[in-house]
Amino acid sequence: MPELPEVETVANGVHQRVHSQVIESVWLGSKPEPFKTRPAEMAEVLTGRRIERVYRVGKHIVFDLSGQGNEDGPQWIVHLGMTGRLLVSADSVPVPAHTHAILKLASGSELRFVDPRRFGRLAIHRRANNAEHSNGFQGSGREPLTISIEEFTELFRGRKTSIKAALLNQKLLHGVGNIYADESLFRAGIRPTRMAGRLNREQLGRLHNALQVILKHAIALGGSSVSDYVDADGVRGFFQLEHRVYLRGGEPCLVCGTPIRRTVLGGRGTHYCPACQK
DNA sequence: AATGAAACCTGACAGC
DNA sequence: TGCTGTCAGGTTTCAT
Repeated sequence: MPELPEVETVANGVHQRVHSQVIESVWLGSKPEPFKTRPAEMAEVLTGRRIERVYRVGKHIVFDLSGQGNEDGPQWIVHLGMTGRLLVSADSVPVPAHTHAILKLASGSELRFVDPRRFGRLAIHRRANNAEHSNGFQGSGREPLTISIEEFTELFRGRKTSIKAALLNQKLLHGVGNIYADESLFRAGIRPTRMAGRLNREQLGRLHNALQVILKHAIALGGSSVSDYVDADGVRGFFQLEHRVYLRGGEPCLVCGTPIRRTVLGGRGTHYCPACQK
């Protein structure tokens, strides 16, 4: 479900609810494991740590955990995949189906990872021992909210793939997914099929601006709830009401009335206005 | 190195 | 009612 604005919303909500709390015990379930770190090791590392801070890196949610002695603490990394949720609930609230992890907190509440489709992933990240600079979990690509227009332009130089596929490539920009790729290309007036390396400076400037404006607007509205996305409190976002093309194939363009077209690009449903996007 | 298609899963919904 | 086909916020893997 989640792209940058949804992950940001969840991370902020979870931070407010669980920071400074101690993990008393850990339950990890399910057979085909959503765990990149072995369950026994993950439970061992998590138990007894204090959660210092929760934040977003790309589409990952990062938990900074307390260290022991003079060692820097490890990090717990959560990726929600398509349908993952992180919920903070009183232990009296029934555990939903497809719950794969439960962290019992000293306050009595529980942090639960729920994921029907099981595309989500959990992992422990250990900091390098004697690196001098930042050695915490790094994303795979550049951060779309803060990247400069020069660096943004440089990312696409020489790329022969479509601009849509390039926007979804997490090694270039991390955090952009299918909704915000389609919506930002519409706002920039660029057809998703255009070869990334052939876009000129002015077009990339429009795309850079559109992407940042849309991501910030979506964060302000709590993200997009297309089917079942909810934040840490179980509350839906509102940005789906602002979608101009995403999932609107066949419906009239809100600007010019031309039917929105749906195709497949980079293996993903892709929506655009054939009149507004050149 | 880069690109694209397939695979990984379950659930919701439309159409018959 | 129930079956079938399609689609869904993502990433990894494998073959070009």
